[in-house]
Amino acid sequence: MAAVLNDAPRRRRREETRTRLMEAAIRVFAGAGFERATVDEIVRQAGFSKGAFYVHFESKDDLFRAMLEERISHQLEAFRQGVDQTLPLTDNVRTILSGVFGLVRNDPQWAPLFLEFGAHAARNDGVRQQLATMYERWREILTDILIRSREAGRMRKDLDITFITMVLIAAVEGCILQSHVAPETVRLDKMVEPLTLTLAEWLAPE
Amino acid sequence: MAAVLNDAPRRRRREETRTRLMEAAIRVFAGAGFERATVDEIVRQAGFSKGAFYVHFESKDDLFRAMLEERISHQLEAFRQGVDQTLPLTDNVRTILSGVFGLVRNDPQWAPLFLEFGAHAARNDGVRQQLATMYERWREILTDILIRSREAGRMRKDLDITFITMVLIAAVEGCILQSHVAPETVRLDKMVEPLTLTLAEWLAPE
DNA sequence: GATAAGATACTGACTGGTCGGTATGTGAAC
DNA sequence: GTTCACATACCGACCAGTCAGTATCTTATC
Repeated sequence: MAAVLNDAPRRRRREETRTRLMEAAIRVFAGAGFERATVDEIVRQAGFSKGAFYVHFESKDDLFRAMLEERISHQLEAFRQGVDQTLPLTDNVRTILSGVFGLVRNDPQWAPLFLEFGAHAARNDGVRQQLATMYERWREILTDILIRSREAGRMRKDLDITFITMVLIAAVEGCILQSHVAPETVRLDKMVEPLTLTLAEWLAPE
Repeated sequence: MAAVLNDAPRRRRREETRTRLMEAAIRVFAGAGFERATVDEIVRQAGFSKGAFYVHFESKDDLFRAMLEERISHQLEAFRQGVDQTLPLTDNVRTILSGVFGLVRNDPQWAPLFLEFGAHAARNDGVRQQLATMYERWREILTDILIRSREAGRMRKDLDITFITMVLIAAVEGCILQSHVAPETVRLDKMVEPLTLTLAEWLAPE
């Protein structure tokens, strides 16, 4: 008996703790990488004890999976945001590019974390599949835009849309990578406009 | 006294041991990542003892640096190989692409290792600079080809060569990344020709 | 509205195992 | 008999995960 009827405050507290642990984890993982990140440091930064951690996560691996999922959905949201099918292709591309690049520039943890995810994908098939699905979603969003643009006669008809989406995503990711390795040489904020124009030129009907 | 006048055989033996340790290290690092890769496993795969390792490398970090250096020069070699300034731009691009993609496809350790390097670059400024220098060299090679092509009147004159090299490298790296995460969806061997043709079309004089 | 009973959220000391690095030994080449 | 190249045994630090204990809430009973 003694059924707990009102556990809303408890739930809120739980949620809050979990969130704080996750936020700390993202910082620590981004700064130290998966292996060097210690549970002790995460709970220290979150202001909790080790016991609290194991109330909310089964293991360090479990935390990693949760983090990956959260980050991917966050990422997809940013990708989708601002896409407006009634606008011309070029506008949508520009919005997506500045959205994604802006996210990377405003969040110093973005690049280290995704490199960590990538490195893990090489060893963990679950992680690899999650990332593959993320790319799949990206391509779907872009494919939608391109198909509509082609149907509206605003795009060349002799191009392979699958190929275009691959190359576009590849270019975006590659730019992010280079800007992370050589931030003085490759400035993301200066890339949005040239990339947009180049793509527009490439896709424009003759 | 007792000066060793003929230490050539010793040297050879030393070199061989070091090489075998490096080769084993590359395997282990690619398979497990820097932190999870243990010195014990490396020497086991190389067929030596831990003592041998510390004769040739100061520390695990030292080994990592040596490996990075070796891989980068190896990588640059592959990039440079086959470039022939007397041939048209398109041929050179095709050669470079199939060279780099071929390297990645034939060496399963390539992608995991470079993702590992990338993840480390986020935390270690020395590693970051080494990778930045590598990108710099790549760009130099491409810039050379493009300038000659432009001077020969075989390329549009209104394009920013720096931008082109960045995007080209970004696209290549991005394709490699995607093919690693989703090998069924993105096939590198099918990308060489479309990429070459797209670039040729982009750069061709009106 | 006081109190007992029990659930929940969290604490923090402890352990078992792992692993980088070292100290010392050994056999071969010269 | 000295030096070089490597082998072996060991140490100490670190860290993921455990678990018995505590503080704080909610509900039930009077």
